[in-house]
Amino acid sequence: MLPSVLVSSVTESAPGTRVVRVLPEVSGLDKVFDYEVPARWAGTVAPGSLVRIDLHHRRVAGWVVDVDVEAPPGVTLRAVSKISSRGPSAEVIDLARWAAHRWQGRLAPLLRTASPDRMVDALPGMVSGPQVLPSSVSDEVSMVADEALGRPGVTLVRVAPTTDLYGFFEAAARLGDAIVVAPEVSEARFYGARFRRNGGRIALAGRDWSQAAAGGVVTGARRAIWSTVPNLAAIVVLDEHDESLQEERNPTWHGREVAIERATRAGVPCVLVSPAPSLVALHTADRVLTLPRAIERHGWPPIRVIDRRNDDPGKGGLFSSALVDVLRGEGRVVCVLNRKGRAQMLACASCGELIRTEDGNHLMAEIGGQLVSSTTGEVRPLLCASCGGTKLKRIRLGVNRAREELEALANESVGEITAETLPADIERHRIVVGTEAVLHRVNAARTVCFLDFDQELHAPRYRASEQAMALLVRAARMVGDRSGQGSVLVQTRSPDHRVLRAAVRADPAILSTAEADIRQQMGFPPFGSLAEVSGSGADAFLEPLVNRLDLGTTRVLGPRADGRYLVRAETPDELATLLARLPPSKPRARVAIDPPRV
DNA sequence: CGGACAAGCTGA
DNA sequence: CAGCTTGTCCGG
Repeated sequence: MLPSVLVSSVTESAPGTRVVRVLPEVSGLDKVFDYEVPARWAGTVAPGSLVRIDLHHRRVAGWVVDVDVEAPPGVTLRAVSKISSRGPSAEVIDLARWAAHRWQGRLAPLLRTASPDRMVDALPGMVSGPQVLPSSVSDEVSMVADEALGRPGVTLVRVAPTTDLYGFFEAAARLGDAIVVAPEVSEARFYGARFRRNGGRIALAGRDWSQAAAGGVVTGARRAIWSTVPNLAAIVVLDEHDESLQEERNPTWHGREVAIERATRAGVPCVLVSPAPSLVALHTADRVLTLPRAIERHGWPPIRVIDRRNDDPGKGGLFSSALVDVLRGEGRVVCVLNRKGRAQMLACASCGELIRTEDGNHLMAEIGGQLVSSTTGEVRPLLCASCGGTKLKRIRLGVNRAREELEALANESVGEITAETLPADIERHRIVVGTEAVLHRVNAARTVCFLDFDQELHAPRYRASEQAMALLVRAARMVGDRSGQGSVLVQTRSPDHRVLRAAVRADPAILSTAEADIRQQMGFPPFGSLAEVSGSGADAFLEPLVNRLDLGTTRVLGPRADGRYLVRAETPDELATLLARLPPSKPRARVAIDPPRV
């Protein structure tokens, strides 16, 4: 330790004094400030270090984002008042800068995600490097995982919903320090525990931050992609189609996209795994691997599609005779009814067909005595487009009513599941009903029934089909593969919909092929990038873009009834650069890049 | 974000 | 014109 006199004289200007650039953790402030580091800490600061600084009469936390910088002339620097913790590596900080631009958000929330939950002052001993565990999975999965991880670039692996994905952990670990992202922590925990039991070294992102930073495999939900690891060798994203990989607050970063960028920067393999690959993944991947066809097919349960047009022409009831059989049969039954959609649905009372626009793509509602499509603006009298019938029925029924009717049909008590239902209450009933939350709350069932799948198939969102397919994947997991007795029952008035054809045949390509055409025509992702601009400042913010003829393929769509706009550009980078150049409006506009629900 | 400071409003 | 509210600016 130096005598204090010497320390204070050194702090003034001499060699050993470092100047660092700090991003304060203050929401609403996206600016960096320079600080001196007292000589006694000069060896401790590094990019990513969490520090405390005095800023504008406040002591706040912040991240060192650059070291040994030259302070702008004419400012007197204050000293960093504390070094609190280790934080994201320089590699991760650079990645976060990229993401802040890509999703037009602030850097601080990304660095928060990349930082440890609790302060970390020293790392445990380094254990970076490959891990070889005795293989404990089927040959097919093991082989495809090894092949996928065998070379750099982006590889998409199409599996079945019930495929055991543990082999990807083993294959990634054999390469060295690896990140495996899962859509939910519970899934990461499940595989992680198994990996650890088999003698592997694995950390849970966030909680085991320092262990991850010391080397080995790190897993977790989407935030795992921001893990600091010593020598990144591979990245795997499980269920890349899953929406929970995207952050819902701004910046709305997507774990899959961050994974691709990070792996590309590091020159390591990026493997995307899914039973229902997203169009984005299909579009981005350098190659696609599949399981042997028989194995993929076996990994999907039977999907029974009940055509409500024959069964219940126009009555608007929710219960087919097939459903009644299921209710009166054996085993656990989970019924899904999405009542969130506020849009009323109409069906023809004579032929049972849903009331849709001429092209059949959008649902219509009755407004002021005529049929109107809120999406296309198409208007026509109260007429069925397929049979000309004039008698229309309203189809809607809440979960609570559905529960009562199910009880009457099944002759036993039926549980209603909401986000707040306790696990013990779920177990009390053989039959349960709820919104799509039940697919997250219940682990296993003999039968999953979608009481009204049209709500999902025809939701007014450009990704409705992919989202509906994701629900079928979840349901398939709950009921298990073809070796058991489980099945998924889907009640619909659109039995030939591409989503259902794909699921019934256990062939997701049927959906992706049809869907890609539609997306390409609309110029929507992955054939373009979208920003949703909302808030009271939206008009002012986009004002410079309207009526401009030099925008090329860039389009400003809107405003819609709720005042929101969509901005469409050819690539994410083009979109981000365009929006970044617009001057901020007085009431700030809210910008969400590629939001999942538009 | 949140404090500092300035300009605007009120009441005796 | 003190005392309070509202608005704009800026931080190293």
